Order: sequence, then structure tokens, then C-alpha cells
Amino acid sequence: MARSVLVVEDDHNIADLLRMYLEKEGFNVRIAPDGGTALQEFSRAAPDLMLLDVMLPVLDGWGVLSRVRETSKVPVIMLTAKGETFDKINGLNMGADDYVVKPFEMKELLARINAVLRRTELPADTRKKLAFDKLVIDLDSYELLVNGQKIDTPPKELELLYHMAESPNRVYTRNQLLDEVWGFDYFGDSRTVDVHIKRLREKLEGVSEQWALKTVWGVGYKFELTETAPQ
Amino acid sequence: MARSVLVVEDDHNIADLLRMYLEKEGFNVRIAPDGGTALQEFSRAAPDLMLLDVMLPVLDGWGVLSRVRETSKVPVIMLTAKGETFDKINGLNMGADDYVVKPFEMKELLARINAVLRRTELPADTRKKLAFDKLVIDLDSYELLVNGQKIDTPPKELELLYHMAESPNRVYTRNQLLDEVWGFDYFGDSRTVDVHIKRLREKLEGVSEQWALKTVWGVGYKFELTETAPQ
DNA sequence: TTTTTTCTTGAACATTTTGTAAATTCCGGC
DNA sequence: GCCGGAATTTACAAAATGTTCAAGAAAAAA
Repeated sequence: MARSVLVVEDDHNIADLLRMYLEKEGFNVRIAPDGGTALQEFSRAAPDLMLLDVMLPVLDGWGVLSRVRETSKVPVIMLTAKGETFDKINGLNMGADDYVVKPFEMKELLARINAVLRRTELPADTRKKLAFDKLVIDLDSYELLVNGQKIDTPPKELELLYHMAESPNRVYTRNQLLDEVWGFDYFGDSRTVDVHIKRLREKLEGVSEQWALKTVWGVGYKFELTETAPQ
Repeated sequence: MARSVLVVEDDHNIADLLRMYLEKEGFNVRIAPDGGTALQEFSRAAPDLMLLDVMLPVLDGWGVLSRVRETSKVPVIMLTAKGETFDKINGLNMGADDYVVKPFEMKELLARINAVLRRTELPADTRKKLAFDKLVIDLDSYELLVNGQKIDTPPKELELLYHMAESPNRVYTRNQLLDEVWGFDYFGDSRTVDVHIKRLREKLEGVSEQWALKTVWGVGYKFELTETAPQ
């Protein structure tokens, strides 16, 4: 779930500073001190974002960018020194998503990072709220409403329900659910899912005819939604 | 507490100049280089004032203005190039509060900014004051009123409460709160938030049924507001 | 400077949630 | 009906998370 950044910067001080701030913001940070290392790290780690210094030994930032762009549309923010000849149009044409002039305010950089990530993010609705007959699943406030009444629900349970209810009638295997709700790096018993399903069923049983958490024998579970006549 | 300006300007030199002067005047300055970014920043940061260049790539100043005006009455000063066809009447009709022709004297711009801010300062709108059942949180005077009675509250506590109460029911993680209340450049332990929450709870417990500082297990905290029947 | 207040932190403690194992029940094919 | 794999249930243990306290640091006020 944590987003990852690849920082390509040969100045050790700047790199460390960036690491410190970015990690505090919850990013997973990797640092590459030169272009070659950057390309290697890039193909290895597939980061969600690249901060790319223009002035680098051997292979410079533009070189790295063009190589990266051969295979990827990952968001890239260029770091350029003040006074460095930098043609914005040209720079953005080469495929950078934004640029920041050194010395920069950390605050501004963070704002730009967020802007770029938001811009390149899928046009998903940001409201995390689903509603069905007598049921509201709200991941903004982490609330589950059954018949308009709040039901205390632990986070994992709610996330599981939300995830399944996002695609009604789609069947999920236990392993899919473990990957998608617990995270791909979670190693656990698939019975865990059963137990959470059971706990959800306790909270939801008999509430509505229109939906239910159904078992698909030999496969997994689904949030089943029965269509009613559309008005 | 500092007033904030969103500068929408694609010329980096002008933007930097504006930043310098405005910051010297005590403004918190954000810069957006194009219309899209401007709209994003606007909805994110809710600035007290916008300086809006007419000539922008892709979505121009008028486009930005009309989108902004759909939801907000924030004061806007347009920056127009000399010779640019600009119809004052028309321009002000579109919802701008004032306009300045480039190249402009910084002095004049500042004068206009102050004039506009004075003119548009609504008695209630810009007040940093929130009111709920038996509770008033006033960040103008740094006062907390419970049942109409002043409760001595240290600044951080009050800011924290205010921040959470600005968006009732939204869950904030501890890190979000540290970033947004303490500042993005604050590096501290997230237990700090817990302690402040605890002290707020001591002051607020049992005051009203309609709201509460709730823990969202595994996620963070929220200022929960229970809807009552609207009158 | 001294005093007072506020803020931060770490540790002990409490609580809630989550995971696991094992017993039990269910389902579908033979 | 019987069997074996699959799902459910239960109870418990473990892990994760939250709360509280108190001491000391830092900041503000006097």
C-alpha cells in the first residue's frame, strides 16, 4: 500500500534530506547516486514516482528520463539547479511531469509530488463510500451503517466488506482477498478469510433480501447483489 | 493564521518574484503553473486570495475563474498582459474582484491586494470559528467555549481540535494530524497526538451527545458529529 | 533570570483485533 | 447413505494498537 519513490541524486546531503522527509510522509524511498544505478534500480523496484536530478555524473538526468520513457509512464519530477539551462517546454516534452528548481522548499516539493500523483492517478472517485439497501459502507469515516445504525466494525472486516462490495457478484478466492485486502506481502492462512466472513455475516444477517455474503463452493466468496426492478 | 495566496502563473520568474514579495508581506504563498494544477491546489489549500494570470497553457485564467466561482467567493485578482484584449466590465462580470496589467509595480499590486481583502473580508466567513452543540472553537481568539464557558486550552490542543472539527466524521491518521497541525517539517512521535487527544477528551467529555472525539481503531481519530434532524 | 505553562516522550498497562488450530458441520459425488 | 474435501464455528493465543502516567525538555510568561 505504501507508495515508493526512487530519488536519483548524487549529492549525498540532499539525498539524505529527501529520504528523511519522504519517509516521514510514508514513502518507501530508494536512492540512486548516478544514472546507471538509477536505471538498474528502476527496473528492479518499479517505483511509483521518480525524483530525478538533471546534473548527474556520466549519464545525466535527461538520458535517464529518455531511457525510462522507453518502457514506462511512471511520473517523473526533475530537479534542476537554478541557472542551469533548462527549457521548460523542452523538459516537459521530454516526458517529465513536473520540475523543481534547486534550492527548493521541501514544502513545495511535497506539494508537487502530491499534485503529480493525484494527476496521474486513475480517475477514481475519491469518496470511499458504498451504499446498498439498508447498508452503508463508508471508508472515509470507517463506519458501517445497518438500517441507518452504526455497527462497530474492526478495520480489517470493514475493508474486506468494502472490497467485496466494490464489485458485487464478483467471486473472490481466499487468496485473492488475502492479496488485495491484507496485501500481497501478507503470508497467512486462508482460513483467516473465513473467520472474517463469519464475523461480517453475524453483523449483516437478515438485514436485507437484496444482498448477501455468499459462499461459492470450492472457489471463494462474493458479495451477491440481487437486482431489483429499476425505476 | 497567516493569510494565504495562490499564485497562478506559468512564468517562473514572475512567480518567484511574486512569491518573494508576498512572503515578505507575511503571506503564505503557493504557486500553480497551470490551470489544472491551480484548481487542484485551490480545492486542497483553500487560499484567502488568488492571483490569476489570464494567459495560461491549456486552461486559461477565465476558465479557472469560472470553475472556481462554481464553489467559492474567494477574492481573485486577474493579471493581464498589456495589449491583451481585456474588457474590464466583462472581466469583473465574470467574477474577478480586480485586475492588474503587466508589467505592474509590486507596490500597486500589494495595494490592490489589501484593498480587495479589506473589501471582501466578510464578517463571518473568514473567521476561524466553529460552533457545535454546546461547543465553540474559536481560533481567532484562541478560545474554547463549553456550555458558553471559557475553558483554558493550550494552543496545540485547540488547533488540533479545530482541525479535526473542520471536517467532522473524517478520519485522520496520526501522521496526517502531525503534518497538518504540527507542520510537515515536524518530526515527532505519533504518541504526541494521543496525549493531546486525551487532554481534549478530559475537557470535552460528557458535554454533548451530538459530537465526540472518537478513536478509529487501527486508523486514527475523528471528530464525530451525529446528525440531528435539520430544522 | 526565574517561574510557569505547555509539549513531548517512553514505559507500563489496558484493550481490541486478528490469526490459528481444532472440532464440527456441510456439500456433492459415488 | 457414505466419504472426503470444503466451509463454518468456536475458543483461545498472540499481536497490534490505544491509553494513561509521569518525568523531563522546551517554550512562554513574568
